[in-house]
Amino acid sequence: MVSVMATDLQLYREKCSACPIRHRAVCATCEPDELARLEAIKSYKVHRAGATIALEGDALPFAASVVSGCATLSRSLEDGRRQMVGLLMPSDFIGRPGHSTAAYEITAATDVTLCQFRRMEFEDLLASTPHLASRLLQMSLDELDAAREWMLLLGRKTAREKVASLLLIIVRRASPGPGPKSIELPLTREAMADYLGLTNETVSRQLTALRKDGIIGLTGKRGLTCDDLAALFDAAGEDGDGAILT
Amino acid sequence: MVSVMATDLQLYREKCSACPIRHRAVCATCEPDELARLEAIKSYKVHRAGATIALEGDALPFAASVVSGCATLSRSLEDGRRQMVGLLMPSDFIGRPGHSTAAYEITAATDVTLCQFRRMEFEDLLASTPHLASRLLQMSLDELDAAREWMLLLGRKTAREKVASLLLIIVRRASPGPGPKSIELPLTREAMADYLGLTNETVSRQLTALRKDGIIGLTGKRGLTCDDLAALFDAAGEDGDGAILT
DNA sequence: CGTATTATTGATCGCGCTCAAGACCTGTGG
DNA sequence: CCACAGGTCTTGAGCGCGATCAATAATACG
Repeated sequence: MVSVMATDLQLYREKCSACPIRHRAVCATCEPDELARLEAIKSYKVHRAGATIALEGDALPFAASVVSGCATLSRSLEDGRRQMVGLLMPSDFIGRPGHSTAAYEITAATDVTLCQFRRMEFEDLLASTPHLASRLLQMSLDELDAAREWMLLLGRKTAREKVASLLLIIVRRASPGPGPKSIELPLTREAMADYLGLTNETVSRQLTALRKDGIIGLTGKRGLTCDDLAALFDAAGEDGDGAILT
Repeated sequence: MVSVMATDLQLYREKCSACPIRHRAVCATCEPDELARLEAIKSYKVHRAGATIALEGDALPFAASVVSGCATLSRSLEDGRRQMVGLLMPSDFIGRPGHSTAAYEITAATDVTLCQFRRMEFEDLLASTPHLASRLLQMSLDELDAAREWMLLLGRKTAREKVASLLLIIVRRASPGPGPKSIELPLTREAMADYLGLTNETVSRQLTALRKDGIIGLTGKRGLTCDDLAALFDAAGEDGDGAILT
């Protein structure tokens, strides 16, 4: 279930403590009084699947946490070649403290609910709330690690390994814990291709190859199942030794 | 001139104010009293070209700033495929606050001088010094932008564009400002290939192609000249409109 | 239904990889 | 001073993976 009910939003609006990402987002380590100050400057906004949230260089008057759904960050060359540079899932942060513009195009891959904070007030709060600043530093360093992991994929992995790696990331974030998985892919074939530095045709071919090898199941356009995560790890060119449970 | 004299090190050791990266490194925004506390936990260390500073997963008992020279961060797959994920030049920061181990292999590309801080003390200082924490956040966000820029290169640029882009980055960091450039490349062909997701043969071919096109000059193994940065921008698939001066 | 969008599958092409040989550069010892 | 060794770099020949171009199939939607 990707979307959030309007009635739920009413609930979160009043109390951050009821928020599904309360303990994972940028506010995770905030004390009750700090949370209250965040509540004062937040507002929820739903973006429909396919909508552009911001273009490269646009003024971005807010920072935000992804509450539900999936958004993407991407950069393009003048001739239209496009590379996705970030995949934003619930609890991920949007915005660059200290900058007033978006560095990347931000797009809603599915319907997305954001918890938006007015930019100036958020930065003031950041400066006066060490809990918030240190949490944001941790999250930024995690993003940096993820980006560098992706550089290894883009520079050195084969098409098959790339596709398997992306499926692993999506499956693990959408459905943590052990056991067989059955999820809805939040991305089109083309969005996957943009993330992997491939074409949509190649993504499609590798998906059917993985299916024919019995590693995954495909139902309809977006359905994905995987009974044996270890096999998917193997196809991704990683050994999931320490991560068997995830 | 990449290296730093031993007599210079004596000078910096006593006074951060004499340090060449004083106003660009993690300590850039520190007040005199904060600087004094950093001075108390710092020590300089020189690593020879080719030396391994840390392996992936090694305990890393320090954080550090690069004072002079060039170091690289890289990740590898089990079968040996290697991808460089960071290029560290003077003023860049090494270390992951909150983690005690290195996430990447750290290698000295040239002789490198580090200003090392003992990890635990540095983290204590980080927690009690907002100036230091906010500077580190800014630097981490800049690193994240650079990593994402590199993702675009790895996923979507041609070999020629990749090589030109790398030369641009090196030239601009080694010799800021306008005018003809003449520098020493800090990287071997193989290191460049690891950064660009190519082979050393392809890097070599593209370098000679750029030379034959009159865009760069190559002297000896490491010498590089470029009279027309705009032409190099063009070959890199970017328009250096706003960056003509750099 | 008809139309538009997205996904699959096929045929062919070309960029960058692989394998291999030779050139160049640096240091070492006779 | 030269001979030799070991590393780095360059250049060539051929191949294969993923891109490109194109046609068809599946799905969503008014």
